[in-house]
Amino acid sequence: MKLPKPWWAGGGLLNLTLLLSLAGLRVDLDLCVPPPAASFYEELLPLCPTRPASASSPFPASGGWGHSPQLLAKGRLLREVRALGVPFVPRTRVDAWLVHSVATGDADGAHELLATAASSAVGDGDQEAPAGGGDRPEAHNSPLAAEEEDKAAEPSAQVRDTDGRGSQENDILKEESEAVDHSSQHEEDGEGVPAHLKSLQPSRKDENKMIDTHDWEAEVIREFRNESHLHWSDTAFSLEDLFQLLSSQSEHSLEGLSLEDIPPFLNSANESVNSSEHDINLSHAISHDVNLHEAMLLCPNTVRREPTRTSQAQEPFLQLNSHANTEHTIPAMSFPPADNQMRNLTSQDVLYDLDSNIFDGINLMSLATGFSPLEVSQLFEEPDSDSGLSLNPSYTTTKSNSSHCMYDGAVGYSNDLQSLCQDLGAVGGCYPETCKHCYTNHTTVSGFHQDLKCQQVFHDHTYHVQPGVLEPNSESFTWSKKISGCLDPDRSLSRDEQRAKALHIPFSVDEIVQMPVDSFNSMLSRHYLTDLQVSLIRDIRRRGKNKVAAQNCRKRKLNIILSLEDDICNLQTKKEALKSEQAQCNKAIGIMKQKLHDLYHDVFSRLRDDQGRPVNPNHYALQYSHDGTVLIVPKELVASGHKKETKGKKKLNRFQ
DNA sequence: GGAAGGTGTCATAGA
DNA sequence: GTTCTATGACACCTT
Repeated sequence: MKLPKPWWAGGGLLNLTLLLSLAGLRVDLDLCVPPPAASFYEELLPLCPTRPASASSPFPASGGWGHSPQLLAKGRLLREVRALGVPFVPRTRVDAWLVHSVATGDADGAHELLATAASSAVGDGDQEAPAGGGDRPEAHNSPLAAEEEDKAAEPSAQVRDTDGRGSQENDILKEESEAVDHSSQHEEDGEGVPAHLKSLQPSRKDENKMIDTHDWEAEVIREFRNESHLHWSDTAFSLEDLFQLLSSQSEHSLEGLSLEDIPPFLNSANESVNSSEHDINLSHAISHDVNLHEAMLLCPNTVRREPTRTSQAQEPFLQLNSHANTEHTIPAMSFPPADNQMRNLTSQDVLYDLDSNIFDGINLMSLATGFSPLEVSQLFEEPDSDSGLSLNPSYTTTKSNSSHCMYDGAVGYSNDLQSLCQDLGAVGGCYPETCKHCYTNHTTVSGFHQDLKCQQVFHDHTYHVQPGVLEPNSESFTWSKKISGCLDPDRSLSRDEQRAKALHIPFSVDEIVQMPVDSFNSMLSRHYLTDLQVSLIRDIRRRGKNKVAAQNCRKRKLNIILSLEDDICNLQTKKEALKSEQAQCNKAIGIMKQKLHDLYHDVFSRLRDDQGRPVNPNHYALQYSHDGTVLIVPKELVASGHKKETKGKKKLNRFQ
């Protein structure tokens, strides 16, 4: 059963802690911030506005306040420190466990995180986490989700029932350990609740009432927060006041809390620490101060199988969006014996805060898991990056249960990608990369396994639901349509880009094509890629290079054609010029001939024979001798002389 | 609806 | 033997 998050479960304490840290003061949350005692909750209850006096109320009587502010605060601290860019070094076991659980996707830690996050999101999504909560309300309708919520609330109930943490702490831990040891049995029973805690758990009928009244309670809490924010200074200061103040400051993050505000509260906090009012076990707190490495070593089921790791890294995100399926995907939750306390601390509210930390903590994950930042970033960018595979609305609404791959909807090249789909189907579950990147929002329980199966094979990232389950005007439907609309630009992607996206190839097509061969080979060797991926990458490179070569070839051919055309033009121009020059030469020759003819007649007109008569130019010709003299020779002699010279030249040529 | 051009891809040859 | 480049041929798409 989902219970509303306490009003003080904000991030103000973390703001204070962070400020103190920035100011050079080291404040250990375990030491300075003891978990509120049960009396604290009892004191808070009367302050709440009117609320139903129902036995099913999720307020403390039913376990609603059983959320540790420590873990809430630390979870938020992770996020806030990361947001500020301040390296977060886990110092306490809580810190380390949180970092480890978030980072490693550990089956025990992360599953618990997600189980509680899912439950928490159901109740608080509309209060503080509107983002990503579009389909969360649907989990209300899931009986499995209700069971998960019940299970998530159990440890809190244990803590809640424990009045005081000093003397009874060992008993609590013992009970928790027993609860952990029998967790799998509880799940098999379908109850998920230890027998000695069943009395604390509301009945199934009451759950429905609680769901109905949940919104009202959320509103009450919200109003109560505001009220506490307004009147915090009117109350006597105590550690609870510190919580209250910081909770009211939580929405403002660090801007809302100045260093000037800290000293009195710090003093008060120290007083609270030093006082016995809260019965703080300092030695216990100190003993839990471990580092991250220890936390990882202390993690249960430290035997890590590679496939399990990938699936673990994947499942949180599956479950995070499929709130109702935690018990299906987490068959047996077990917790580290040394971290039994953590299990109590791991309420849905803690994980509600942490679900965002999961996504904010990519760097932490990359550090803790050994995954490369690229892999981690891919892990988180999947909802947007590869959702183009099958976000076709038609598929979303009509073919959600189909085990066939529906690439054609989003890709457009149906033939190629259907064949690709078949290839993927042939690969099937033995395709860790694709499974690792799976990110599916399953909204129904019945279709989860089936969809998961399809997801593992076809990497179906559709926000699909069963036909008829999703109302056309529901948020999921709208979200699906938004996603589909956002993916329209993907339709302009080339086939290779779509193929690369389909196979989750972590390189862009441009990189693959333009990369030098050495870098390309080293890239292939550095990354663990399947044969299918390598083959596709090589095909992409070959096709890309050939495409560029074809473009260059066509460009070159076009340039050659253009060049030849230019040559033709130039030759034609030259021809015209030569013709013009020839014409000019002919014209000059004609002029010269005319001048020679005129000169010839002028000379004969002045010549006289021996008898004083004019020489007829038709019978005589002028002949120039070698010595420069000019002789008037009859044309008959000139003609015979030319014949002799010609014969003589011919004879001479023969002898030569 | 057919023609023309553009583009991607494959097959092949050569460096 | 591998890779790259160039190019012809083909198919598909757009105009």
